[in-house]
Amino acid sequence: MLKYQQIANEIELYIENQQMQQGEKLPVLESLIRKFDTSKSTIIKALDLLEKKGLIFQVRGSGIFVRRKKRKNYINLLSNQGFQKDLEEFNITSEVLELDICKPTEAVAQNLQIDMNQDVYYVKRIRYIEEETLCLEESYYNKAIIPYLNKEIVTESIFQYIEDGLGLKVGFSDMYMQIGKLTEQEANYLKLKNSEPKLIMESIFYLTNGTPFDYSMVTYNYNQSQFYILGTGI
Amino acid sequence: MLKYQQIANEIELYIENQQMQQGEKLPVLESLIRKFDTSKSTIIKALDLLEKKGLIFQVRGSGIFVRRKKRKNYINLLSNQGFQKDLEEFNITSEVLELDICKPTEAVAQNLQIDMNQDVYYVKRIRYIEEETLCLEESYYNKAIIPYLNKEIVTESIFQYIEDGLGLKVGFSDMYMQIGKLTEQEANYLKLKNSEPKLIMESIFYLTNGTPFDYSMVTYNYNQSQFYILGTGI
DNA sequence: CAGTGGTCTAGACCACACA
DNA sequence: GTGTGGTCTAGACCACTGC
Repeated sequence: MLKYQQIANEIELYIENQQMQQGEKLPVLESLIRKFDTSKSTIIKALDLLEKKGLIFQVRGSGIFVRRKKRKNYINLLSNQGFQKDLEEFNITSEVLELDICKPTEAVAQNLQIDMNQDVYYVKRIRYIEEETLCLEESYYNKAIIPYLNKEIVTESIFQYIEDGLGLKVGFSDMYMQIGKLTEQEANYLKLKNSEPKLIMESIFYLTNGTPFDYSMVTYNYNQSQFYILGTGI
Repeated sequence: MLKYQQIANEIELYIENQQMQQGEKLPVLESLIRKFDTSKSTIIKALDLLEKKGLIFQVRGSGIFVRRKKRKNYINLLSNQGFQKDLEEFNITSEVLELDICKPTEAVAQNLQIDMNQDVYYVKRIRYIEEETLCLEESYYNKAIIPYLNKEIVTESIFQYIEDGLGLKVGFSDMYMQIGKLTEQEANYLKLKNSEPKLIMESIFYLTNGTPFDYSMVTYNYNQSQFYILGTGI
């Protein structure tokens, strides 16, 4: 592991262990440099990482302060880990409705940047939180990149398999959201009523080298879906 | 302006002018270093900025590539600029329904980290896009920080006034989203029907020094609201 | 004006991609 | 193996905050 990641982890642990609250000040740069026996740039890089994660904010001329989100049980829209981590206190399960190899539609082919005669995996799942429906998910995976999936993998965390099992690295993602009304079919799956509210999230996930491998459409149950974003200013 | 910001801007312009597409490769680091007559670290810092904005992605051992979102007319959830910039092709207007100085409720006081006897500005607006209702917004501003607002300021961009008029710097934000059904009153404001879908976005905006100055609740018209996030991996 | 964080540099060395 | 991006360092100098 890189030095600045290591340092970032240690500082994160420190904040956690000291139970530091929003606005509390961390040790000054100079003392962090001595403590971790490293250069200024490396410490700053570690702090930038924590700032990006929304754990601290840095104020020039003043200090480094803890930032602490207060609400629990919200899903982080910026995390590439899915919501497993945000909802780890809850029992999240998946019911696999379909798992097929097929040819992509034009929209899917375009989003995955492949030809329409290349194979894709199609996965349809319902995800539950504590026995309640959380969302209906339809995903397409580029089979040239994800050569094999089975029901077991797909019932557990697909992304974990991709990273740990296949040794691929997830890089970035494009996400598009909109609000609408459930169709009758969607309502059935989610055990809700026709034309009740829904949130649709379309995502395209890319490997670190920029290749898209997953295109997903997720329809959330409006009763269960709360999201947060820790903005850092652009 | 800082050198690395300047360089980032120039590279951004270059991408724009060359009409570079997703996946196209930028000049290699070495040539950027020579072109901008600067050090490696400074170029990398500029590129990191562009990566954070979702404009490029960097692949170690391979190159620097353009990333280009394809969909227009979606609102960027990570921008601190509001949606003026994303929807600049459209005519966005505001109707001010209320503008008062009052005492905060407990929830407002807590989010703004002030006492309940301190004054806040309360602003209620409807925002329109091309004559259609876009959202209903209720905002509270800490009067100790924003000492004066009038109808004219509030009809235009409040954030622009805060930055340019007052010389304050917006730092970061906490945002919370959920989906629900419109109340009758909300439906009237948005010219929709009772119990149709809504997206509620609660935001707390902080200055760079960590002081919260704005707490807002925005209810979006589900017909008009599309959002995007360019994730960069955390 | 002291304290603190940020920028910028030059260069050594490292890690990954791709042919 | 070559090309390319990334990490890390030591240090000079800069810019903002708050007493």
